[in-house]
Amino acid sequence: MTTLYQRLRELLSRACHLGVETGLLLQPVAAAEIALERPRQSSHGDLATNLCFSISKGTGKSPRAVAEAFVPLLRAADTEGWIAGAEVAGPGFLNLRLSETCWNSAILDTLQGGAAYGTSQAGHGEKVLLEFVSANPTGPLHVGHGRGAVLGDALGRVMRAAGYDVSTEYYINNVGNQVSKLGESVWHWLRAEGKRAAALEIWSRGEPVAFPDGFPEGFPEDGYRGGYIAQCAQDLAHAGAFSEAMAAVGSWADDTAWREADPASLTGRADNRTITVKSWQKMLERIRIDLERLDIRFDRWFSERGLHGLDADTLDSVSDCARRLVAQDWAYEGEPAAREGDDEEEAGDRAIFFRGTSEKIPKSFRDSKDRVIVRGDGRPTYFAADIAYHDQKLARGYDRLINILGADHHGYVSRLKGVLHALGDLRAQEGDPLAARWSGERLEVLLVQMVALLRDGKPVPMGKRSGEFITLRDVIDDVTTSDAASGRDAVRFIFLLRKADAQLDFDLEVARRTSMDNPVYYVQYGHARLASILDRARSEGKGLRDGALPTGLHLDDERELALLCAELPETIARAARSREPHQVAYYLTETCRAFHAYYTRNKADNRVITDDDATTQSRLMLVAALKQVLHNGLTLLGVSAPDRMVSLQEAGAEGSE
RNA sequence: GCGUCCAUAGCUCAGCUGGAUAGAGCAUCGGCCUUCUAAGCCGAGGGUCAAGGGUUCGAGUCCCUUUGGACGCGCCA
Repeated sequence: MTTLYQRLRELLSRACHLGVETGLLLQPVAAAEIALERPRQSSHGDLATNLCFSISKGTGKSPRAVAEAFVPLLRAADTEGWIAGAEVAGPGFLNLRLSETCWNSAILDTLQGGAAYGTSQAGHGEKVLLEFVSANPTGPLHVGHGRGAVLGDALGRVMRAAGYDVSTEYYINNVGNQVSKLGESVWHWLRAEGKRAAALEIWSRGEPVAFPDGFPEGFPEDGYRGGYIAQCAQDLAHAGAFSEAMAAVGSWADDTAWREADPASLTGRADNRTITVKSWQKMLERIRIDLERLDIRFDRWFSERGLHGLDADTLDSVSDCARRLVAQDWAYEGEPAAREGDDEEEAGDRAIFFRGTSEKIPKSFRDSKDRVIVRGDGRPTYFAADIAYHDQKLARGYDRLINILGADHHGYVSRLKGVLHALGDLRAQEGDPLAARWSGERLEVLLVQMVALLRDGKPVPMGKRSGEFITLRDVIDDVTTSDAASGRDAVRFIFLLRKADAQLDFDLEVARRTSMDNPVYYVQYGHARLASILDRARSEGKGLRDGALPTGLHLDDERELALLCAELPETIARAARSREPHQVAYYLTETCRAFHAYYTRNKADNRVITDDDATTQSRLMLVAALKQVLHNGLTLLGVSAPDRMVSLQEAGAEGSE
């Protein structure tokens, strides 16, 4: 499907070809490279292009002179009459006034496109692996995770719409010290049934479980302290099959049972014990439920255990990668080179370090220090697993990897890119014909800044030490007003109103307020208003008919709105290219603003539904097109587009507190 | 100390590969509901784009320096 902007670019490109033929220009310009933008001032026309600045280079003429010579060529190329006026402005801008044909076709494009309107092939089917959230399954998601989740999900939707072949993935960190600690914490609660019951009682009242009073004896100082751990133990204790299996472990009374491998353990490692595995599975289940409440689902949940060969039918690719890195001198055993002569060498175990500081790594990906991949005791680090994971991502055939990480992980980015470079070199040395696929350039990392939780402008305290903090679930519950969708819509839209690298204030009070300062309602109200106009027309027997034409639109407002419809595909493609879903949110807000203004301004003497059939049909087409645009845009953001909204007064009467 | 990111209206933030007179919401002030949803609209005030220098036809946007803030520099994940 071609769009208005594409047709206009083609036209400008054709004019450039004429320019080459007549000797005005040196080279033609491809349609895709032509920038079109909507000027801020209406006196500058409907669309402007700075095309003449670039094509004048090398001609010896000024951009303005080229632009003046270009106008007649544009007229000649415009055999279909898209352009109503073209004038040169300033140092060489070309301001275009578009003909009625243009805005009519914008409306027809929208209605014909339907739910698919706005999609494009801008991404050329590039295979993208989008990894996000990937929170450790050691506790509930918090607001920061929620932001990354919403951003990643919306980005996936936007990029798919723009013609990228996107897969989404959640990497489950179910190996290592953190999950071991989780298992150990749960274990202590499992043993202390009486304490557990008391703690859950305290917890259910919303109070933090006091340490050490409410905690079982011997509970580790650095264990997970949240009340959810006691809850997890409770759930496991009541799961019949599990408690039977655990009975075989023997005594619950002392730590030896914990220290010795349980029957299901293959290696005796603490992160592979039944309690540990059951615990993180429980946590992950909760995470999955929370994400589904935000309408977020992943194409794949990728288990780190598989990389270590701990899941069924998996091999230990972490060790394999480490071995190969050592074999090609990308890793070495000993003290880190960067710290040579620093301290006296300890006569302890010798770890394996990755050469992240190697000169062979492009400077922008180079690390300041060589990092450990295998500890002195032989256990691989998180980094080692991540190496194997990203190696596998590229081996699976993705052209591009996008990771969304919390901004506090930014130090990790160049390290990971450096590794991908090393893997490319490694594979080249091994004679892999596809080695060029492995490169730091393939990886893009989006860093999401923190979320500051506020209530009525004041920061909400988060006691990280006590383990009691406001979870994502709490926040969704808190901002849910009418139906289940309202919480999701508010949370998603507010997160998407900021770009990733800006800090975000999330005010619970504003988010739950069903009033003007809550931006999500503004757009949804616009959609509902459009729907209600169409309903009204139908009920008056003046509904939109098939085959109607939008030729009865003559108001400036109407032209502006039609051209805004034409911008949706542009906006989606741009948001996808720059990985910034917030651009869609801003576009929707702006389009809504234009509609509300049109509606109110013309309420008195230019209503949509009139006695003149042609005008009514035309305006209904515009209304239907706008509704489609808002609907498609909101869907990309994962926000619902209601046809009706409960009025403020009704809601207020219902929810009198 | 080294590194990454950020700094735009009173507040929270947009500003598209560098483009024309820097925008929006909130807050403040003044208007608009007999008639398709007032969760709306119209208007007013509000700016040294942190500071200084550079690149060019043109800089909020790119480069350098300074200041201020966030974060990172584990055999944690």
